[in-house]
Amino acid sequence: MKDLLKEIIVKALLTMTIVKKPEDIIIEVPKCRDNGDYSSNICMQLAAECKMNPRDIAYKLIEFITDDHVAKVCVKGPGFLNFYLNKQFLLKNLHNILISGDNYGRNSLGLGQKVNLEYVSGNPTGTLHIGHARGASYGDSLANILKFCGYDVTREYYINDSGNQIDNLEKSIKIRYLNICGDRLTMPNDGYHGKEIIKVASDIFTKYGYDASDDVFKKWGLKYLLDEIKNDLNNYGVSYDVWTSEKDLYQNGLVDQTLNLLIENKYTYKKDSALFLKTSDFGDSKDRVLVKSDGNNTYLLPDIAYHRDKYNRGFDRLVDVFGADHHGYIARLKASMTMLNLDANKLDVKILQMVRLLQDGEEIKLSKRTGKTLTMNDLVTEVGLDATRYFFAMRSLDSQMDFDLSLATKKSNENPFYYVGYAHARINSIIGDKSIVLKDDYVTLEGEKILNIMFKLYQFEDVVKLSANNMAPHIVTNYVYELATLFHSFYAKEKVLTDDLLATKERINLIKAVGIVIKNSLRLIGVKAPNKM
RNA sequence: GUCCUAGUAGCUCAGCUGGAUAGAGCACCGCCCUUCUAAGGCGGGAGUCGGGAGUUCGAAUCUCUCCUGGGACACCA
Repeated sequence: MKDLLKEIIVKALLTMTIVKKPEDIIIEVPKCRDNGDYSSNICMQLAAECKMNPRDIAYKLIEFITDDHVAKVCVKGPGFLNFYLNKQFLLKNLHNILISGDNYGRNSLGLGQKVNLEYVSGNPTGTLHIGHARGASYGDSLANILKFCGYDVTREYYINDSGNQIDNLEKSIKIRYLNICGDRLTMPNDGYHGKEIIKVASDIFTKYGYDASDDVFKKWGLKYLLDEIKNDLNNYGVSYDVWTSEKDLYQNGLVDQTLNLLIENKYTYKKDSALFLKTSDFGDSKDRVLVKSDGNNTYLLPDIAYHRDKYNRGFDRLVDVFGADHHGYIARLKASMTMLNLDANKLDVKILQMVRLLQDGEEIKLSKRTGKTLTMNDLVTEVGLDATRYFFAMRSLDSQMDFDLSLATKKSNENPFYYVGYAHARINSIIGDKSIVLKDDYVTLEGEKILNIMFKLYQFEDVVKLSANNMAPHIVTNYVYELATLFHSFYAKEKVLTDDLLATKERINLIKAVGIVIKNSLRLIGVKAPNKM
């Protein structure tokens, strides 16, 4: 609708010989519906340009605005144009919702652009924890939203199954194994202390007894931990299209290829017998090491190769979701892409802020080292999948979050998920097994509460688009919460099932539509709308 | 010290592509179940939008600066 209004204004402006593009015009939904369904500030912006009073421009302009969708246009305040939608149009949309069902809100904003979305990508050196859960919620929700908006989305997980931390994993497992065999070795500080490492070691002991050969530790560890990760993600409702292994990048020669390319392009130099990359030429704060003086690669090199590979797979856009502790990484990654003659602007890195864990208001320090963590699975068990997913989705990415365990374990109604879910359950309960009779014209749907609901329902598509453009799933949760509020308020004031058969029929259709939009909204963030509570 | 990110009601947070009287939830104080689910509704109190300056017809929103919290600044990943 916003786009349509923009066109209408552009056309009207033309008759006044003012040339503007649709994207120059701002349409917004006023906070208060007294000021119209939509409004534009265009006249105030034009005031200086035209050397005219904004209200005068506005009054002139509205003479040229005619459109079936718009019931009336008013000039208010210092020169706002306030648009009121035609009620017939909202009723037509209601019909549209009932017909479209699960597809209501789907649109073609993305024009089939190929987007690669990489998220979580936790190392296979331990169990996924609460931070990963936030990343998983975000990535999965964003993928759903982009898909819904007509993007061709590939969900990808990058497995760091090579390098230092994997050698470390191998050592850690071996130590645990030797412990089981009776050896009193202690785990070094930089080893992996998680319970899952002990589990792997004991599995190995069960299978091989005292005779495990040196090559089994890494192999078993990787397999076990990766399976566990996949399983946890699955339980979390998150799936992937592509799993890319770092080891494979080496085996396919992509790492060497990339290294040679960087050398050929003359972006490297030797210093202290290490190979440096001149990332500072392209905005990084200093140059980075690619190959260490001991001959091993740093993490950066295969990661550059990985991103190069993603570019070469023909994506229009790459999105990485990183934890806040990796933000320093963005500059060097983008710089590297530029060196490979790839367009760094296609790469978007979203940073998610830390999740702090609280217990009775006190912060609990988490550490992979000590094995003291709250896993993604623990969360689902304690809080419930839907409530967890909703909880993460409702926060904007760049706000740091506190997760209070004592609160969460109460399955507290402080989680707005219950409020939204309750609206859906209520609707479901009212409708029961009554059938929906589609109709072209509605005659009894009127009154402020009903109009507010119908207008809110209409906004859904714009909301989804806004959420996609900003890569911000929380816009959807905010919206669905507001919709639930309007519904609850309507429910408390007015009845759906009455003796008036016609009104009952029409109101059932109305709340059915509300149910559809709640369900669709929740589905985008990976949450099921409960039919009963 | 440099970079990123945040600072909005007692608490947790929306709002930030500049707009009309700054919003929710929780907490607190009142009402509302003989009526489709009270996990709900209605009303109330509660704010120097961290401080200061600037840009503008108009700033919580943009710019600069300072203060505070979190994170990052490896030949770790």
